[in-house]
Amino acid sequence: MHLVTENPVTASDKTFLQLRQDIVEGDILSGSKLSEAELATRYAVSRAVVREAINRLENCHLVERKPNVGARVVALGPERLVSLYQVRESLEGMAARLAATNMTDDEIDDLRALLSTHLQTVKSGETYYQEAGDVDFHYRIILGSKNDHLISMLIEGIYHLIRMYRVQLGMAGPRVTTAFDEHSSIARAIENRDGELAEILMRRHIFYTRNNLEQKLLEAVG
Amino acid sequence: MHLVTENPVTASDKTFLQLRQDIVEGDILSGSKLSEAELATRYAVSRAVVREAINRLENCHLVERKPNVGARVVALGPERLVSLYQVRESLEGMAARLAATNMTDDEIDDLRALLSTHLQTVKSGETYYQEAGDVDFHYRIILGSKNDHLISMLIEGIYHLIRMYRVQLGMAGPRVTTAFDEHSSIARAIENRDGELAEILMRRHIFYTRNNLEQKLLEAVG
DNA sequence: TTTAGCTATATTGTCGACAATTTTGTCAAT
DNA sequence: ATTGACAAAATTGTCGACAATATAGCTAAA
Repeated sequence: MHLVTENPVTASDKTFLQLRQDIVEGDILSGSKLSEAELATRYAVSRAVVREAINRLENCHLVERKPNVGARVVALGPERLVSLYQVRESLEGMAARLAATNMTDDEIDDLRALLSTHLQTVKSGETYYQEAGDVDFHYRIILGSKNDHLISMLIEGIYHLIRMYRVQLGMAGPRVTTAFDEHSSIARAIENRDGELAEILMRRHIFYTRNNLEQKLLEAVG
Repeated sequence: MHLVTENPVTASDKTFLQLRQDIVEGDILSGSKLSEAELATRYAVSRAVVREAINRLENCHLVERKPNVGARVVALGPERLVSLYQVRESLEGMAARLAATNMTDDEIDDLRALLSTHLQTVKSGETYYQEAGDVDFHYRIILGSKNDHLISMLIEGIYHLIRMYRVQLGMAGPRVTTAFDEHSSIARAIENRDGELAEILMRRHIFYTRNNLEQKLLEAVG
């Protein structure tokens, strides 16, 4: 598995990563138009590399493109969130099931060690946990599935859109500590090599997250 | 849902579709290198549009690319087949479940009508059924899910790779009539709005297909 | 005032040329 | 004969310019 994020080599790689970050973090507003010329000057590269970056973003479902018209950052909405999380639930549930079989003992140890540090963070009352820590936990399980197609679809595919929802809706609520307990349960199921349970727990966990986000989204609108 | 296949407008669109077909059909051998210059002359376009087409094919997992080195058509193998079909089973099972809820009565009628014509074809002993008919059946259910993310991942994402395995392994065997019965059961479950059963049956159906393909693949190798 | 058509402007799509990198081929030293 | 360095060739990455298309603004007719 060769992820671009690790070491971007070409200018297109770097521009792709920068642009993606700017979209996910909300520096470029969702729904806004992406002018190739403007972005070219912004990132100090030619239009060609901007075009390539935009093409890649289209596959992550972060931008939508119309021929001869241009590209726009995707709009966020409750229905889109639901359809996204339906897919996420299915795929990441599967990842948890496979991880219970395919993760090495060492990887499982690392996972539990990660949760220990999270416990400290949660106890100390920091809300930082959610963004970095949560993503880290989920990534390890996804990678633990050892299924290249699955890994690619999640990490290169929909995960950045998921992050976009979370970042722009300002994740930091009462779910933080609750989510920690759910993570623990999932890790325990994986440790016991109980794939069926791990899948069920993961799906539940994601379902709760979805409800939480959906509520925030509805508040933001109305 | 806006699928490029329907009406390709730009030269990149057309080149993308042609190149994809040539790869899926095996006109360009799996594992072979894709020379941008060669393809540019072959399709009578500039290198820029070839590059864009290759980029898009990378997201379908039909080609693999290394920076400053080039792109190769993916290699087919038993392990890759398994990981691909694990994902397919999960996603299309979900599609069947959602379709049982979201397909309109008219769409379900059309689905059953399609199966009727397939029955005639199977009775008459044609093997044509498998490729076109099977894909048609599955497409309708996928579209019937009404989940844009799911539709995109399957139809724009992995389905062409699936077809590539089937075409290059020469699908046409004893599974043809069996598959028809399985299709009928799935359609009936959807007609009864029984999503849970539809998902189970679809997963089974895909699992059988996988075993069939895997065996063919192992024969082909050893 | 509204609408239709036209013109001007801006944006995207495509191309050929150049730069950067990798691969191939050659030659010399061990 | 094998290995290493270096030079030559081929391939990919990037750029700026031009062509094709869409958008905005204007004029004129109803």
